[in-house]
Amino acid sequence: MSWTDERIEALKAMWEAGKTASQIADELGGVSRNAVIGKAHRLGLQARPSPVKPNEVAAEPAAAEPVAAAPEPDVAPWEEPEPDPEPEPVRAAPPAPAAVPPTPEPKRDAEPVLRSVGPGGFVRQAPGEQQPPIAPAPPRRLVPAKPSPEIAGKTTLLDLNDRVCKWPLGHPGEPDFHFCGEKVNPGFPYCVEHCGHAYQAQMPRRDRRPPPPLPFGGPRVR
DNA sequence: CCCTGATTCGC
DNA sequence: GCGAATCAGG
Repeated sequence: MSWTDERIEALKAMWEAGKTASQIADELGGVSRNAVIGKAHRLGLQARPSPVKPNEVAAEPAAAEPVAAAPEPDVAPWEEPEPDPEPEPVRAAPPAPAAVPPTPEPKRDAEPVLRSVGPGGFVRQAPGEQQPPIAPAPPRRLVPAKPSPEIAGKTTLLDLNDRVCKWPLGHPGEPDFHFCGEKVNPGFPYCVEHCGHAYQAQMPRRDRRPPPPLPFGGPRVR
């Protein structure tokens, strides 16, 4: 079997629809799942979560700010916060904000702290002693709000077609979640602007810097 | 083991 | 360009 236009079209459609390579291979028939994946890559579509692709852990030692680290609300990788100069979804998987467990306890030796009790029975705090760091509440809103007027005039999932930009704005499940909806950059699932975010030049692998040797704080490669 | 997608490399 | 072989995480 060869890759006719129809078959390529079908492949694209199913790939973007989230079908797995195996499913696509089945439905197309006459090709292996490897063939499908290979073709998909050659076609340039490959923005999909891979089990094997680690999601770029920003494991900066972060030795700075000892305790004051703000839990960073919820900013999905694909979202475009107004003030942020660079959302850069790059080629990362949308649904992977990598929830970091709170673990507030600033490692302090279990050294018994001596307190004195004041006249009224109040416990006196040592000057430097902070009250228990409030556990950051889970920021994610997992359950969708009811459908609402916010969405009016917006491009919803149901409005998606081959001609509009599929760049998501906001968080899935939230009432105002929608898609860009601009006219697409022909041949791409996104408009010109979002193509600029989605597709960024990659250097040949062999020229790329392997991450391991970075001691810390290395330049964020993106 | 099964699944997944990514990558490599001879054709 | 193609896809089997291989890799590697879930």
